[in-house]
Amino acid sequence: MELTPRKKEILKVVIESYISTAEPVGSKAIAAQLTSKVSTATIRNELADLVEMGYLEQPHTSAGRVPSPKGYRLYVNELMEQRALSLQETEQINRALRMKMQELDGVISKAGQMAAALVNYPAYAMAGVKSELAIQRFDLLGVDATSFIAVVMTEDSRVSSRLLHTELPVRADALADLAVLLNEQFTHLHVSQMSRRLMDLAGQTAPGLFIVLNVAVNYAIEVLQGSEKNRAVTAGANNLLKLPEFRDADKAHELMSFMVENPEDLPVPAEGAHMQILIGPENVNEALKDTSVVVASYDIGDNMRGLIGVVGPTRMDYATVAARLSYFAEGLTKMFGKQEKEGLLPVPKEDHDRHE
Amino acid sequence: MELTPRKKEILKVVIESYISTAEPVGSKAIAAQLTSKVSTATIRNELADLVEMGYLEQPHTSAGRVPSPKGYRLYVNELMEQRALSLQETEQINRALRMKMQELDGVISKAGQMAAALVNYPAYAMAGVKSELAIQRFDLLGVDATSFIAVVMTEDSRVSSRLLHTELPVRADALADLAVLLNEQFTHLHVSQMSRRLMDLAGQTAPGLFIVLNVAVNYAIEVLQGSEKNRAVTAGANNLLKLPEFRDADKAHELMSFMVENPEDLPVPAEGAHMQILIGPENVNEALKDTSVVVASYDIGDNMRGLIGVVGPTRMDYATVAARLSYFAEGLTKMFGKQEKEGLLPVPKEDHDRHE
DNA sequence: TTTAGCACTCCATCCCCCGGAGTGCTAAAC
DNA sequence: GTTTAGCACTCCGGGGGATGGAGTGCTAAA
Repeated sequence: MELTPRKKEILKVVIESYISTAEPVGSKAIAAQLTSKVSTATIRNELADLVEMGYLEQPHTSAGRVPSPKGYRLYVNELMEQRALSLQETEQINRALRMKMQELDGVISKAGQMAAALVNYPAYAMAGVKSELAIQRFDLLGVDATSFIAVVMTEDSRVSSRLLHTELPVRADALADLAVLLNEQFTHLHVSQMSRRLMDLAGQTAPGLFIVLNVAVNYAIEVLQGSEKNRAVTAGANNLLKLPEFRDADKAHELMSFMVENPEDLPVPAEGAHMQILIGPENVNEALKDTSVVVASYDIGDNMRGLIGVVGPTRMDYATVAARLSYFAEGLTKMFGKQEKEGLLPVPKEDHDRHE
Repeated sequence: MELTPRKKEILKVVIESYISTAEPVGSKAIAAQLTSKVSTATIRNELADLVEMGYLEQPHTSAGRVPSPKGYRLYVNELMEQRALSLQETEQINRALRMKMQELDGVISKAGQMAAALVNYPAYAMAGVKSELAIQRFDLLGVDATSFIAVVMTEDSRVSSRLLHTELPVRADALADLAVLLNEQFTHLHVSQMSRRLMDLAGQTAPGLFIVLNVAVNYAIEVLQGSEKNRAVTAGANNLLKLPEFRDADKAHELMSFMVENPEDLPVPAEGAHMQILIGPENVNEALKDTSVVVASYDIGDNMRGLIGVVGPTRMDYATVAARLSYFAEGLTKMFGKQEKEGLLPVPKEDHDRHE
């Protein structure tokens, strides 16, 4: 059977009506919204066809029609009109983007919160490292005889620091020597290589100094590891409870717990895709089988990409969510790009000592 | 009327039964659990008295009894037995305490998550600064001609750092001079004083250097401000949905949204109190009027105290929650104390240059 | 003061009924 | 061949009783 333009129009009306009301849509309601004047009987014939073709479903014989995942997919691919954002919407997002960013972890969770606030659905955010990170630069700042601040910069130009402590007093010049050693021997290495090199140096270094080396390198390892996991968060899960499909506490609890406890298992867009929409059973993950996900990615410097996603019922307002999320993601990319241009993020590697 | 020992015993049985089942408790069920053998009729008489005295309530004439807030209060104050933690429980908490702490913000949100996991109720955590913080020490590390890393240590000995950027190239020795200036002029000041001093210096400093000063001081201000707000988080809100009193999505949504959006408005224990229990209407906040809160505090260094709380229905399992939370809070105090002793947190102020 | 006995109350549940929204089908009209 | 009016049919949802069980309050006796 063929999908005539009228069938498409009817499908579109059904979907958009169902998106806004969550109630099955009947022939009468469709007739009222259709451009051409046709009788409800005609529409009923078309509806029967659409059900047969798999684009719509019928909860029971005497109810209206509800879109199927296949119907939503067609809608998203062909029928959905690009939603232009209103001035208020762009302004709201721009305002959100002007947030201060303390560090990357902060950005991730803030981005998640903002995305949730933007669309009134639960949202998630994560940062993906494209390849394994390494340390780019070390500094050691003496505080007192047995304390110093370790500052490390990772290859994505993020800076971390912590106050560390040694058992034995260390002189300032020794600390400076150690910093040189660290920059010579421990930059641009993977975690495993760093551990190995540390072991190698254990015998060759004065014990008092080796302790310092040890805590500093372990701190660096911690930074590297910390920057790879725990980088996914869920925000705005409470938005679920406003949706009629989640009035059932068990259902809401199930999805909410999954999202909060396993944010790292939420969908990631295919490499290269800026935005991806996954509808119902298109989700691999069992817990998301009857929800839809809209997920967008943005660039953070050369080596990383960030990701924000929205989880909602299959009848989610794809047009609005997609428009807002994509604008938001673009804004984030620009924000990071700007910093990059300003020198806030990547730094030419040639600019300071290192060896290997 | 007097509160005889038998009345107290009955009250205790009612409360403990209601805590575990959330169902009104009848005279027959009470008789089965009472130590002395009395008839249900006698118990009914006693129950009528307890209702009259305000310790119990009756949903309707022919239902069992339900504890009132006054009843819970008496229970918590007098009747509740100290709950000894099992080996598994202490082990679980100890394991949780062995978490790595990256920075304070991380600790707060982790503590909240752990508390929630420990008690299966929503939990919140915050850190309170006892007095206004200031910067204790600055360092500037040149990266390339127009980039440098600013490292600041606040008076509570936390270290923050960020890569910053200037318009004009700055020489390394100039950067060192600026660091001295910052340590002389901008340490141990409140935010407002820092801004004022920055303004004062605007005319007296070479423009190229002032830009550096400006971004560095503004970064410090951001750190100070960031460390005071956004320091409260809610975790495990999804636990609400498992409770029969929150099967109603609207009710759950209301409380959950409040907790997630305004964690800073959640109860803080009185100064000096290590643990506090607030039952139903004892909560000042309207949103918590028919929930109970158990909140414990722990010490972070000299100048700060942390705080973890649990929100649940008034029939929450006070004994278990209080025992676990207090053990957890003690563990956190010890953890910070240990670091302190090890020199990881506070540092004698005399140990490096400063004036003012 | 305690207890047995008993009538009473009230909720929860089931069931049935019924109206309304919506359908599918048929037959006529275009 | 397509569209439309008409009509019988289906099914959900909500409003009313019935019903039974858990629990009470009260009375009168122990």
